[in-house]
Amino acid sequence: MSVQERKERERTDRERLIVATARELAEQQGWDAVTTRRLAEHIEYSQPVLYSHFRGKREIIGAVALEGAADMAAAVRAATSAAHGPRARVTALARTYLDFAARNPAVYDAMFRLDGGLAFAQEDTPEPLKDAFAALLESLGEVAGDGVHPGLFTEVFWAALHGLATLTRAGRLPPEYAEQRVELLVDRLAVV
Amino acid sequence: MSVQERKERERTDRERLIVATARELAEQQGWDAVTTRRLAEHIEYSQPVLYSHFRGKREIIGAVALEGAADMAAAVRAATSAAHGPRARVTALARTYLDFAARNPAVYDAMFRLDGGLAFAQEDTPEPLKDAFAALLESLGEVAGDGVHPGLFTEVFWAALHGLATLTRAGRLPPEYAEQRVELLVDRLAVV
DNA sequence: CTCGCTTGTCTAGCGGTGCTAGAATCGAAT
DNA sequence: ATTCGATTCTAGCACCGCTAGACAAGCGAG
Repeated sequence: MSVQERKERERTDRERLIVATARELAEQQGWDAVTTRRLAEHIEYSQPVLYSHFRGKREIIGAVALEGAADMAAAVRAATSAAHGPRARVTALARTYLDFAARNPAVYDAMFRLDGGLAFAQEDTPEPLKDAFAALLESLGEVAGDGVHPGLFTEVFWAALHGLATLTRAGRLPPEYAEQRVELLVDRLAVV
Repeated sequence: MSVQERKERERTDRERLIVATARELAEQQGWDAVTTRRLAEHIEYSQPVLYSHFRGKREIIGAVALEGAADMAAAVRAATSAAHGPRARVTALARTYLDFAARNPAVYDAMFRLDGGLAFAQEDTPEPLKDAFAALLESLGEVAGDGVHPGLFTEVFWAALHGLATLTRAGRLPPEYAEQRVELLVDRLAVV
């Protein structure tokens, strides 16, 4: 059975290579540049090989999104666990979130702007997505305030961060006052 | 000069037809369905005619976005002017904004999600966009609170609304608690 | 009223996209 | 060494945004 195991291993390796290459290519030249032809060329296989791993381009975007969600959750947890006190944790969370979106625009797009064919806010939502939301909830739930459902508060705070991230990157908000916006947001929304 | 005037009038009529058709088609079947071929067929001209009015598809999206910005500004002003008191105005503004995004998803996409080739937050920003922001500022500036720049406050509030609008429509936020989210947002952000 | 010319529109086509059917090749087991 | 199933590739489909060059319509001049 060793032969079969080797083949399976090679397949998962190749799948990882596809996702990593797609992410890299998207980060370097934008998602528009990630065509099935270019992607196939980069991994040194022909196009149809992609379709033996994924149903189509959308699923590849979805795979990048899941990877990104795990990364973001890790980044947020690292930042919040290094901060002392609820207020400091929330500020760190907000800065880290916006920083992640700014540094990984293609991954962020895969997660929230593009259609990766993923289920959200449902029972069959993939684990990494639920966990990323949980990472936000851990720190934001502390400052929801009395009588406010932590989940609802997290949704609102997250939406505000998402709006800042997307509008800033799309050139809709001038970048120079980014820090003041974060401070205002945390000051007003969080109940310390 | 009457002949030339007639031709000019016909041209602007046709341009309006193109924009209106693009908007309609996008609203009915999504922007992916708005191809230059289909659009040309709907207006009963050949494709190249589109390019005698616009540089390309992007500019058509931009034209829809400008039209949408004017519509949104009007909707917001109508709602806020019918409300009494700063707090009521802000609530009405938030509801109207989210309602507009939900009822005109394609137009909202043209304004904020797609690339319409428009300048933002700059001097050469088209008038309708500046005016739409101004419409938000008129009511939001009242509740920015002492020592907080009204423009900055408007940006943050707008970003929060934008985040709620996009995440809700993308299925990232369950729609049933939309009203509670708005109330929480207004409660916390606005200084009455 | 007719002619020439400008102006406007269309047909046809380019290089690209996501995706797939069927041919060709590889490699494991006999 | 040969067979045969699994794997990969070549070639192609229908569609995309966009454009060059052929064609027709309608104007002003004679």
